[in-house]
Amino acid sequence: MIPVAEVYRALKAAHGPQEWWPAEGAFEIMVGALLVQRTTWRSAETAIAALKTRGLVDPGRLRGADLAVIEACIKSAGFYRTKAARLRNLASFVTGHGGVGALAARPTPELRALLLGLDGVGPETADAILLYAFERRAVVVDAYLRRLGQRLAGGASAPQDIRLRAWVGDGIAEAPDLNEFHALVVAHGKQACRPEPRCGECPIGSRCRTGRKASRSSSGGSG
DNA sequence: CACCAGGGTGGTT
DNA sequence: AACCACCATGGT
Repeated sequence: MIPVAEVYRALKAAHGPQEWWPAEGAFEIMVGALLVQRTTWRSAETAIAALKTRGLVDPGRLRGADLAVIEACIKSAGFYRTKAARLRNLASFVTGHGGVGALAARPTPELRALLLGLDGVGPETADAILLYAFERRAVVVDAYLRRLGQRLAGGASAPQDIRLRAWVGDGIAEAPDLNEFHALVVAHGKQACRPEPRCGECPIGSRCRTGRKASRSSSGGSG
């Protein structure tokens, strides 16, 4: 498989700095990480803005907030009943562990285990929080990275998550670069892949085609 | 009308 | 381990 550093350089040259995570502070990033699940960042951002107007992007405030109020604020992000309960639980978790600062003092494996114990936090969200909120070395394995790996495998069976972790984690040393790499993979993956001429502008290579397959295309995309 | 968006959970096979 | 239904809104 092509070294991940080469892919990183190509994506960075093509797309430039992504400046993730667009948020103010670690707790806001955690809130955003839950809100953005299965929705667009735009919808999540609208929800965060509504929470902010009520001063709820704060563990102490959010923990004691009325569930119906939280639901009303975050409705735009979808799954609002589920997410409202998860957000309030997140706030209780943070205050219960002495605040963001106390959590930040914990070693990464321990912190990751704590995050995974939260309702609504799976591997992807946990690693995103570790990477963007706590600036730890973490590899975010999401649908975009899986598709990238599958296509770079070139017809072979899709790499498992653990393989993708090793490929990225062993090839990119610094947390800020892992940060940028993940954002670039998402940015690149969101681009529609033209069936003709085979993603000719793809910075990774002509066989890559990591973009979404163009809608209604007959010959492009998958592969 | 269908499909997708910066997933996770709980249940079934 | 793989697969499934469900959660729910907003944009194309």
